Amino acid sequence: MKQQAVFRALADPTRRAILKRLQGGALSAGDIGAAFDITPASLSHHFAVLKQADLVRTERRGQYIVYSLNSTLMEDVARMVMDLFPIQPSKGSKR
Amino acid sequence: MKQQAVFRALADPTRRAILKRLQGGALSAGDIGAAFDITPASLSHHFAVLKQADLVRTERRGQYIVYSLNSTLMEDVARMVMDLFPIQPSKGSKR
DNA sequence: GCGTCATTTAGATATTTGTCTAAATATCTA
DNA sequence: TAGATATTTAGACAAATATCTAAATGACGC
Repeated sequence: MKQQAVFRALADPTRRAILKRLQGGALSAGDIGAAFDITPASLSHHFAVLKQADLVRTERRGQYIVYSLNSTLMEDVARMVMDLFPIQPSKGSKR
Repeated sequence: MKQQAVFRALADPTRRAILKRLQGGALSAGDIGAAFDITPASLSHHFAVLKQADLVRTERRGQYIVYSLNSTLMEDVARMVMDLFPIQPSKGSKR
């Protein structure tokens, strides 16, 4: 588990916005990029960082490349963050 | 709430290690630094970043400056992270 | 196959960041 | 008050990062 890759990926505001944008469901690179004032090349760079952290998954769908959140990593991310603080998770907090 | 400051602060491995080190309780700058192969000046820089994110609190105790985790921010941090993912917190998960 | 659209890769550049050394500030003790 | 210890500040520098333009790759429809 690349803890460093995850934290680094989350450090950039554009990347966090991308993640939020994907909450509604999978989107093509272009659809995601439409919301940002940034070139496709820069976007692609951010995608690469998110992918390296395994936060998103990709799938080519014809001409498009579709991004989606890697939900299976969420618990791990949550745990990593929690782990930085001296909280004991309450017994009822499984999800 | 300086979301950007928090995520940026967490992005560095040394700073995350500092937070972990503080889980056991408050420590002076020197005591924290003993675990790292880094100059006091660099340490101080990291403290500044953590303080700016409001993740740690300081208190001068005589000659020393004592750092401690800002526990009241923890929930907020957790929420910020959770907020990036489409999870609904389960009802039992208050802490 | 060609032109077009969507995305990535390569290479350049400016900014940010982590680190250092040296100097400044603050506090203690003799 | 002088010297020692703890920490921060200032300034410099190298490495990492975010961005851009231009070119490459892949897939579609004619």
